[in-house]
Amino acid sequence: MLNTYGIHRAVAYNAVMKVENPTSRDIADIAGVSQATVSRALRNSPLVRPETRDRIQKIARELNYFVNRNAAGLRTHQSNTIALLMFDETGGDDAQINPFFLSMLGYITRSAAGMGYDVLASMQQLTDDWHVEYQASHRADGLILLGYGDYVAYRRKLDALAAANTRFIIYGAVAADQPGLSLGCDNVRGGHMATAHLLGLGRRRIAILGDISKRHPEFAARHDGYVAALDDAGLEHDESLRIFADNTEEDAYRAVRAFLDSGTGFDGLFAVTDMLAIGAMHALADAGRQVPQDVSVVGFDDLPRAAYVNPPLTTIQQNIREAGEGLVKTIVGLIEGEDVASSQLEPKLIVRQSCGAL
Amino acid sequence: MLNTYGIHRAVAYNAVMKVENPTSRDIADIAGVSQATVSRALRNSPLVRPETRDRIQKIARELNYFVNRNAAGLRTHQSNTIALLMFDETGGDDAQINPFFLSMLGYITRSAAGMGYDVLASMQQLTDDWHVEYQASHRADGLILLGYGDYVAYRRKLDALAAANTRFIIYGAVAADQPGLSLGCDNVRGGHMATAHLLGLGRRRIAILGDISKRHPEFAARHDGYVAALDDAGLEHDESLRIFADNTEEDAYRAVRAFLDSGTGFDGLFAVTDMLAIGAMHALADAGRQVPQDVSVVGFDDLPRAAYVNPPLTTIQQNIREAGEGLVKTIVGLIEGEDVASSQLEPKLIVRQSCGAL
DNA sequence: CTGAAAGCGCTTACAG
DNA sequence: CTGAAAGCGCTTACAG
Repeated sequence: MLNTYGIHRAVAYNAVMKVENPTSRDIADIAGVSQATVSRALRNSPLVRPETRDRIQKIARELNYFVNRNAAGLRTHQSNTIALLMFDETGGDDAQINPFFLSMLGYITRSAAGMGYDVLASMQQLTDDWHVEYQASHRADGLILLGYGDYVAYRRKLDALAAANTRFIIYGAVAADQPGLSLGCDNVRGGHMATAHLLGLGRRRIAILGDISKRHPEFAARHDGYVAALDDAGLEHDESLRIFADNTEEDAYRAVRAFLDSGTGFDGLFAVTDMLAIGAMHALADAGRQVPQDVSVVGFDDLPRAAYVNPPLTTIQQNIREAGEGLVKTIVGLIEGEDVASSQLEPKLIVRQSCGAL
Repeated sequence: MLNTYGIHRAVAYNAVMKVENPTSRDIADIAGVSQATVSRALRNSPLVRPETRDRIQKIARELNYFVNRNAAGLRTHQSNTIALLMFDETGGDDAQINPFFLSMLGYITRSAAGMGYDVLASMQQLTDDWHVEYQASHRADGLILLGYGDYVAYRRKLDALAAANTRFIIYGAVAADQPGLSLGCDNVRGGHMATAHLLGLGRRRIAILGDISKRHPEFAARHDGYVAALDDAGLEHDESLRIFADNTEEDAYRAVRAFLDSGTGFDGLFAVTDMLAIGAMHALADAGRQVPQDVSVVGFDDLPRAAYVNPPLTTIQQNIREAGEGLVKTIVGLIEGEDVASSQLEPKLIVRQSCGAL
């Protein structure tokens, strides 16, 4: 009706009225400028005169106007969103993920927000059909993959991602021939630190717990560090001290009980994750072994829970803040065309009671 | 070049070629139908002949085509996305959130995915300027708010959300005059269960730990249940048994140490969250009091960590799976115009060693 | 410094 | 059952 005067939806020129779902067109009509100028002003373009810009931004604020991201994204082919794909090992309907990864979420969303990106979170199962879709559907500009997965099982998915030109970074293993970017802690060094610490406490028969096969390159690297530390101490590494377990507390419990039953003697245990260490400590306790008197235990990750188990767990800390921030910085760099590369973070030994040093 | 033949970007009619970033237009050209038909086919419209539909879907699959969400969203005014706003109490740069809420994430993303929605995750501080933007910018169709916040501090934000017609649901308090939808556990009942359990163990001087003021309606409700249980047992509730603490482990520790120093006698403690209970148990231990012999302790939440503290914590469990699924179901119902309402979940007593029942 | 115009890739009335 | 066309709300070359 009022469009007789070229005024669109708002009632009067220069009087800011409430508009239901304002568009840049509404702002333009009220400000008495073109819609293009509104768009420029809201993006702080140097092309628009400061006074004009301020007036427009003021009106936008008063109307509670926000740029329609769908429209902007359609135009620019960007979403300013990162998809965070976390996969769980449980495979069940548990929807649980390793708390280590969960605790990265805060740092990831914070630093993404700081760089102007939103984070789309989702849980994935290794069996799911996923990944390519996020970028192809323009929901995300890049992906962050999180979780201790079976590397062999999803290696093919990584290849598919790479083939589809998807930008992604994976936390954890930094395998040589692995497609895409990755960021992880120096697992070899971490394994070395854990083992050297046990050796320094006089432990000589140090078992290693976890799946150190190629299915878990991170754990394999921790094992490499373990072997190196034994070498440094002039000790053979005894393959009978390898205890295989899937990365769950339950499986660790079962495996360590069986190992104890086998009668193999040991005085130290390096569990390649805290989840495993916790299961192992329960197994040791239930079998009547004292930690750390009979067996010194060291884990890996420094889960929030690690300080609260009994006895508190000595472990190798992965810095989740650096990890979260590094993942975001790298993927955003990749999205924005900067020169980025895979990298490693320094692990840190956290000494608590489970090793016997305190 | 090849457009002479009306063929767009793809090389030959009926031969599926690799197209860089295929659009529905590309699919249409290859399938020899209009773009509109492709759109219908991909949405499984009954308007399109089944054979045509299947042919189109097959081509889309082969080309790795996915609907551009920005374009679809612009057209339909929907994003099929829920924003999950978690706010932390720490206020620091810690980017940490109560693990209770964090553990809901899996269930939220899973059930959202099941209903065709993505989840945009973000951390918020109560001081941040937020909220309205998500829906106004068409990034999300509705919000889920998570976190034990200071209710008074963000009540105004809830009003702003409501004023902007934002669809949202808040987990926790179901205060009478509160705007928007909410879902929480029955906190009065939970507080009653915790207290009645302590009474059943013969405890008579039961302290309550936490901020039970109006700033935390959830905690206030738990306190109401505590009072009701004492009433049921014919006991007065003694206000000298109220121990105020902010909802952190550290503050609980400090508060309980001070309370012990005051010399007020007590044989039971109901902490309104597990975080508080854990801090309290440390304070008790450090003061030489035995749990549960000297003081029986019950918490609230059933954090993942609760089973691992020493002694394992008896607590009131909030069902995070039901909570996560309920939040998603309700907000999606609201978005899709169904008749939805606030609701409450049943709390459950989890008996462990800290109360002395085992 | 500003405006008119094109176009991003969809969905969906409208017409057949 | 299918197509031609309009239009969602932006951004940005182009022209002035």
